Amino acid sequence: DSLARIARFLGFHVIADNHIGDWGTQFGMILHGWKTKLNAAALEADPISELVRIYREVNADIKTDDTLLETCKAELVKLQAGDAENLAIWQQCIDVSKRGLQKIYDRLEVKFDHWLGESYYNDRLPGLVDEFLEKGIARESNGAVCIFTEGAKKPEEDPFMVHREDGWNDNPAIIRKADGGFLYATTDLATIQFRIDEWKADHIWYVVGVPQQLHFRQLFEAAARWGKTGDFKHIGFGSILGDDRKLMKTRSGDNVGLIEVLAEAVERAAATIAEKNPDLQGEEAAQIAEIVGIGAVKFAELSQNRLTDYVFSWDRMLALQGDTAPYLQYSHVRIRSIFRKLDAPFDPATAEIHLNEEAEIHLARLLARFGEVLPTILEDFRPNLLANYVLELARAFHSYFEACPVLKAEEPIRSSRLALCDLTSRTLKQGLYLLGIAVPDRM
RNA sequence: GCGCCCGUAGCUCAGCUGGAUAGAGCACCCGCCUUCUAAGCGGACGGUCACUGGUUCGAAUCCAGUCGGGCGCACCA
Repeated sequence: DSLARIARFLGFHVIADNHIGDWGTQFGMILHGWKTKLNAAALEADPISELVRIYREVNADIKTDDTLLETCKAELVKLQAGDAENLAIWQQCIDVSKRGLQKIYDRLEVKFDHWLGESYYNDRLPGLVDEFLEKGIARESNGAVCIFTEGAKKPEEDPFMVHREDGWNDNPAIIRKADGGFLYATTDLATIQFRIDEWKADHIWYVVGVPQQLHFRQLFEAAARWGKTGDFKHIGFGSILGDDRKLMKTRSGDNVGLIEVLAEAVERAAATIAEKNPDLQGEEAAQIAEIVGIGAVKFAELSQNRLTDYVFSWDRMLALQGDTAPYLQYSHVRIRSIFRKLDAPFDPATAEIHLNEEAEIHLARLLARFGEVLPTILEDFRPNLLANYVLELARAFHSYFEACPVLKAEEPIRSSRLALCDLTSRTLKQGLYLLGIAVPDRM
């Protein structure tokens, strides 16, 4: 979301598509779980939790029951072939999942232009596989349809080769299973075709976890052989680890949910507001707690290098002091507070600028750098550079603000400082907006 | 086995298309609220940038190797 905001701000025409995984083998497991384990009351009360529960149970059962995986795969094949019962269950799962996801995205103020999941491309898959066969890009192997290496690359650089104990072997991308089912690579190829043909996309950026890197290397090369060209980028990100330093996975493990994290963040923000600014009450206090709490979580994520794995920690996600969103929001609040105390309207455009104190020169220089920071973010897709910049700006502001009184200063210094404050607050607000973080006027 | 990523202060992390005394937050210590909201400010403390070589006028940054950790490697996504 932040990358989309930044790209739009810099003039890209961005189409944000939430490519939900609504068509794979996991639905075989969910269908089986739905038919054998579903608790209707629990589904009514909290649909996503119930779906996750049955999904995890089936995942666990598969480890001890060899036949179960085949049962689940058969459910998927039935679904993909249009079985009415499975399609109806699938549709219910998708509906409740989307509603649940939408609630979270609303709370995070994350917007997509489309939610075309994998299932959207189902009609295109058989023809796509036929085309790959006809053009010789793919061929059959052990009953499956696979894309193999062309042999043009050194094996260690070839995504279709893998080294095992016995040397270099083929590592094909499968686009149709022996049982006729389609896979991730198939839907992703269909998606590329759609985005290029329908949306005229020339850059396609995939924000997907780094463990899927190999998939994207294969995908981009397969697309190129198919004649689909463009600037395709896999923007990988690191994983959240549990206390055992192992990846948190939906399908297993004892995880903390995002909803829970957001609720706790807002609660802690509300408690801090009650303590530090009891004048804020009721609806206003609640709204500010929401902005501060959600901002803290988003900033904790975005201020870190996107490739770094990190161990989940409540204190880290929910900190309200130090290098955090609330610190940045607080800077903005302090400036708004000055302007509220102003007796007459102030037009920064008419102010003469006088920079004398070291702290204000430093602040002014940082403000001037805003425009050059933004393009660097898209060079390597690193919103944390913007996070670093706004932190540096807020620090500079706080130092300046301690050293240089604004309202009590004599003219023309007073107007100069007001103009500097105004520009600082607007730059902070814009920078935080590009990170997807809102700023209150009071807190 | 092979590929990708990582190893920086007690802790959590920035910095990595080479450039000056390696930065921040947290924690700990010392100061600062009769003065624009102390979610703050100033200061102190704290580092053989995993290790060994190489390239270079110059390396945390580039290259090679070693050690340690994470992830991935055909019918999952």
